[in-house]
Amino acid sequence: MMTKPYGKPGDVTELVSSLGWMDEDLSSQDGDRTPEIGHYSLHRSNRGPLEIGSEDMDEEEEEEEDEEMGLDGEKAPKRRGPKKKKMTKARQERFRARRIKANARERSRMHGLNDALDNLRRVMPCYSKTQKLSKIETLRLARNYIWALSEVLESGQSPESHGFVEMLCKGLSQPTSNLVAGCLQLGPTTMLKLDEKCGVPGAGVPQGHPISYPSPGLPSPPYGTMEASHLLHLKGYKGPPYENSSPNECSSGTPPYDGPLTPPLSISGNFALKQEPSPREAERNFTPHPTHYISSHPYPPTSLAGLPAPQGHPLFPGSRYELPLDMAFEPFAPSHIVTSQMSSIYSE
DNA sequence: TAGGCCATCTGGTCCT
DNA sequence: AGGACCAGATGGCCTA
Repeated sequence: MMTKPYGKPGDVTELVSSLGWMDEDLSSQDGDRTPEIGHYSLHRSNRGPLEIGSEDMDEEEEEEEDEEMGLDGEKAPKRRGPKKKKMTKARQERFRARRIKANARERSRMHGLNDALDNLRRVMPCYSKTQKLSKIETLRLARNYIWALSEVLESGQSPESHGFVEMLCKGLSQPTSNLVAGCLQLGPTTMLKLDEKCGVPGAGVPQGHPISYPSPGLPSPPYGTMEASHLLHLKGYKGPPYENSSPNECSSGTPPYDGPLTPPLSISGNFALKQEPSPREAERNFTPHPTHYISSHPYPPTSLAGLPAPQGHPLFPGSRYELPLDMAFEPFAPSHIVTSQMSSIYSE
């Protein structure tokens, strides 16, 4: 039987009210949300060595009793091993201070992670401040994007093709697929073709977005490890492994799409998106590199400096790229692939 | 109202 | 000892 290790919120509230340090903890928060917790440890006191909840006890006596007696008053076996260190007031305070510091670090760490995700969102083929991709969808789309671009480099497939869009949308939820499709502004022709693949409304097949992957209901596909080698070197590899989803499955419903978010398939345009500080960055007075996006960052990337400028890259025809400086242009495919591909382009 | 997503706290583990 | 990282748990917010 599964048992929850923690008490219910109601229990917590009661207990919190009896403890002073909770309020102190809450007031120490600096996040944009008001953390309402800090009291879980009350219910964890029987899980670990720390007895935070015993703060108000007459420490020594109470601890002895707890060890001797079970919760229901039965005699409990004496605990073996090293005797638990007593939680003196000083120890509790030290622990509390340490915990508060650790919480702050953890918050900051997660903020950093979120900032990185925001940066990732900005270089995705669809970026909207109003309709942000969820974390998981951002990662999925990023993976697909790398994959799709690699495919473009490898096979010369046009990024205008619906195959490219299909690759981008593989494994994404339907709303995200719709978002991507909207961003790429699929024309009616493309949509029709995709409709044929996924089923035309009224044709006795599920109606849905043409490029919806995977199935409705969306248990997330298993995203196991998929190494670049799988992507790029396995001949005949036709996409990431979606064990539980069929690429032909379509789902129904069309989430709202709030207008074009990025230029239609304008990869270079996407690069050129001005990078504004995320709300959190702004909040924390985070200042991105002053030239986060330099106005005319020349192609080629630094790793290819010295090579003659290309006359129209198949992927980025005639563009000058504006890259965030913190995106060391290790482009979107593993560098060795891109480098070799690009070298051949440059040498042409 | 259920479910998805998120931020936060927390304790454990590993590393320096 | 202390920091980084991680996963579990929880509650809030939002949307279908």
